[in-house]
Amino acid sequence: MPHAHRFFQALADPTRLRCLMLMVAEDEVCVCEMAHALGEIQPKVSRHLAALRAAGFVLDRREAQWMYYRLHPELPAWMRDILLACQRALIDQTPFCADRAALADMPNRPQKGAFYRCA
Amino acid sequence: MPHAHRFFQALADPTRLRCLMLMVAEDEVCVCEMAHALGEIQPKVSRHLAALRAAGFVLDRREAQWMYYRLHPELPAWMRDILLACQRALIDQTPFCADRAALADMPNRPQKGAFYRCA
DNA sequence: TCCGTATATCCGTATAATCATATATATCAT
DNA sequence: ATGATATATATGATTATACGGATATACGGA
Repeated sequence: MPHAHRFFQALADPTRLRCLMLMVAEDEVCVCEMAHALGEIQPKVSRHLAALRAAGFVLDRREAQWMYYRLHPELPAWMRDILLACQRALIDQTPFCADRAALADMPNRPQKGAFYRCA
Repeated sequence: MPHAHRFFQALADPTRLRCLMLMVAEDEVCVCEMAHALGEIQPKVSRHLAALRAAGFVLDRREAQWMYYRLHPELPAWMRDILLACQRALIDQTPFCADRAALADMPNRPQKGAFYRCA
C-alpha cells in the first residue's frame, strides 16, 4: 500500500502523467522541453518533476544548463508495466498525442551531447 | 486525458484502492463487508464507494438492505488491465492480503440470495 | 422499530498554482 | 581570463482549492 499509494498519487496529476508519458516515449527529456511540449510555465513543470524525483520515480541528470529527467531505472517492474499500459492506451488521446507533436516541433530544441542553446 | 486523470485519482486513495482490490478478487462485495475487511467505519467506506460510482468505475446493486458493488462492466479494457496488474503486484502485500483474510473470516457475512443480516 | 446505507456539514490538512527570487551554467564582450 | 548578460532550473512564500475524517442525520427496506 505505501508504494502503490504514492505511485498512483503521482499519476493522478495531469501534469505529472503527461511528463511521465513523455519520458516513456522519449526516454530522457529536459525541463524546458517538457514545459514547451505541455504549454505550461517552467516552475510548474519543475515542481512536479521534483515531486516525482523525491518519490523515487524518476532520476535527473545535469548536462550543462539542462536537467534531463528519465524513469528511475530501478522502478519496480509492475509500475513500469502500468506506465507502458498507459502509453498504449493513451498514445492517440488528448493531450498526450499533442504533447509529443509539440515536442517534435520545438524550435531550438536542445540536443544532448552538443553545444546548442535552448530558445 | 480526463478519464486517465480521474482513474488514477481514484486509485490514489488507499481506501478506494483496497475496495477495488476486493472487488477484483471477489467480484461483488457489499459495504458492510468492505468496512469489516478494511477495519474502517462504514460512512468512510460508503463515501469512497460513492465517489467510485459517481466516476463510473463501479456499479452498485441493491439486494434487500445490502448494497453490492462491483467493477463497472463497461470499464475500458486498459483500466481493467491496470487493476489486474495491481492485483498481481499487490496480492501478497499489506494491507491487501489481510483485507481478503479479514473478509473470509467475517462472522455473519451476508450471503447473496439468502435472507441473512449483516453483523 | 431496527439496521444498513447514504449524505450533509464542519474542520483540519494536504496539495497545487503562481509570483518572485535565487542558483548554476553558458555565451559574449572586453 | 574576467566580468556581464542571458537562459535553464530550482525554490521560498503566498494564496486558493481539494480532500479526507468525524459526527450527526436522513432515508429505506425488513
